[in-house]
Amino acid sequence: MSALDIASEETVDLGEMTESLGFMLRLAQLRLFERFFQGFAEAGVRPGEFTVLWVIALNPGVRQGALARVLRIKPAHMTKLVQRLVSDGLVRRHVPPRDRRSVRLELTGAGQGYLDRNRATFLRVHDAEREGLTEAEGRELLRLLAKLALAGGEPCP
Amino acid sequence: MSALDIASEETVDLGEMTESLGFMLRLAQLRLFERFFQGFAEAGVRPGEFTVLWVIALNPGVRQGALARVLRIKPAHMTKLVQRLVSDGLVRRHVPPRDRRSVRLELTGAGQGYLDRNRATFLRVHDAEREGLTEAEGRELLRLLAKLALAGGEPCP
DNA sequence: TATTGTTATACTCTATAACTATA
DNA sequence: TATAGTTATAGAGTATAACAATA
Repeated sequence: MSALDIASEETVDLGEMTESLGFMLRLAQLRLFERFFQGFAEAGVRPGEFTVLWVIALNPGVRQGALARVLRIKPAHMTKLVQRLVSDGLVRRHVPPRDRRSVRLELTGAGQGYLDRNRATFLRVHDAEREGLTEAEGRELLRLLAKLALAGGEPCP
Repeated sequence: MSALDIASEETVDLGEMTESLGFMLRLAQLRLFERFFQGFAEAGVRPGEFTVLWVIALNPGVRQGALARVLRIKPAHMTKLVQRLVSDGLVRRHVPPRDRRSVRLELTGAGQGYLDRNRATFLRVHDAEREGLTEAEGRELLRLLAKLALAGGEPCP
């Protein structure tokens, strides 16, 4: 089989699919995940987990439901995610007497230490995400994604 | 509890997370999935399945492995995905005598009919994806996503 | 009655390794 | 030996409904 045959066989026409935002968004996300895991491989943490730790650190005592809503994580999933972080000793749950249905979250000392140790990694990944784009392009991409994500109002009011 | 209390409790600071391409990409993708499922709810098909049907239609006789590579779907997952499409009667598998290890795919009559019936839906979703963006912004977003997805060479050469 | 979070279930997508059959 | 695809298994993420506790 000649190289030409191989090339013609392996060339796949995607047609208008290359103009599908959904499709291209998926390809871009797969690429970013590769870069995330390169950076966080040694830290043993997933994107969702790191984001949750980050936001709890910025909002100590945040209500679990509010966290789920703003991060677009389903409550049932958030329960399991938080359980994992609690059993890892990174997060502490607190039920306030004022409303004993709710659960408030804060970092433990270990969680704060973990975040401090990995803050530099996060910022490095932050830069690596933009690999192949100019700084202006990175800013514009971010602006367009935000506009798209927030268009037509919040999905979870 | 006053409205002020509620507001201050429910307002969550995301900090630099809003400048994370990975995070904003996820939010944008969730939004696009909502729109996809609004459009395709009645067709009973998933994004991955529709993309595979679309690309097989454009490349009749495409090798299953080549399809998996270009769509960034793992071979093990592609096997199951194709099995589903075959059992739905939309896709036909063909093992060529020249290389009996490989599997080539093409649409059945039903698959072609399905695609024809839903082509308009796809193009409608295509437009809905861009809701909230101007036409120029849609084009620019697509360009930046492609640049990001393809930067640093193909991940699966 | 409504809200907060939990449990249980199921399905998709992903990841990995071991396996077959062919080359 | 290498390649194409399959099977099996595991885990993350998502979706849904039913549920308990509380308001």
